Amino acid sequence: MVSFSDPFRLEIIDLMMEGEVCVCDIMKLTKLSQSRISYHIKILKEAGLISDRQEGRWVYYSLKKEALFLIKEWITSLTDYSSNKKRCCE
Amino acid sequence: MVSFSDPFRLEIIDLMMEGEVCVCDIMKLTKLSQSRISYHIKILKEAGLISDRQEGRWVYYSLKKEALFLIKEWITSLTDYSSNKKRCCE
DNA sequence: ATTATACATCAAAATATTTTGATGTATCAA
DNA sequence: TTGATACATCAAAATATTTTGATGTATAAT
Repeated sequence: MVSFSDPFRLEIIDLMMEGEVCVCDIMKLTKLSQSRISYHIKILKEAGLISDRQEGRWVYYSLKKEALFLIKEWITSLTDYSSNKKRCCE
Repeated sequence: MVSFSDPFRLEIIDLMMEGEVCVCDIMKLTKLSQSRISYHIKILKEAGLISDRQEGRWVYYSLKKEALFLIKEWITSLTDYSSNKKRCCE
């Protein structure tokens, strides 16, 4: 959840929406530097949000559906638990 | 989304799961200082994640379902758009 | 009126995150 | 086997966020 906290990371996540991308793809599409992208990729990977698959010199990254699903479940629990109880005074 | 990025904010959000809370509630439950809580509340409010309702000296905060729903939809779109296309070489 | 409570806001300090540029490693092509 | 490409990693600098403690405002109780 905390790994969603950077706008560039959100951008990278959005790029992964359409499928696998390598760092070089992200470079072309975003004009961010290579090390900068690798840094953000690392954060996303450590958060368990993406998985990687190496193929020769390239590493393809993609979103982990399970992780995203768990986040959705958490959000659902926030709203569903007990529908907006009102507090009564003091 | 970016407002989810602080562990204390997540804690506050979790407290709101059960319904409305005031700053004083959060103080009792978390041992965070008042100004610290107000600061995080402000971030959450600016992100449109919570709404407030004043009642005398107290301000009750609660989660905005619509906002949470939109986030869920975004996450859904990430996985559903085109189910994990594989990239083919170069 | 005075005091206490609940909360907001502010500036400075503390802390954490991000960016940059350099360097390292592995794979592949020539 | 040399050079190029794709990416990771690192330390230092830049930047952003968070915390603290003080002060301010509104409401309510005495």
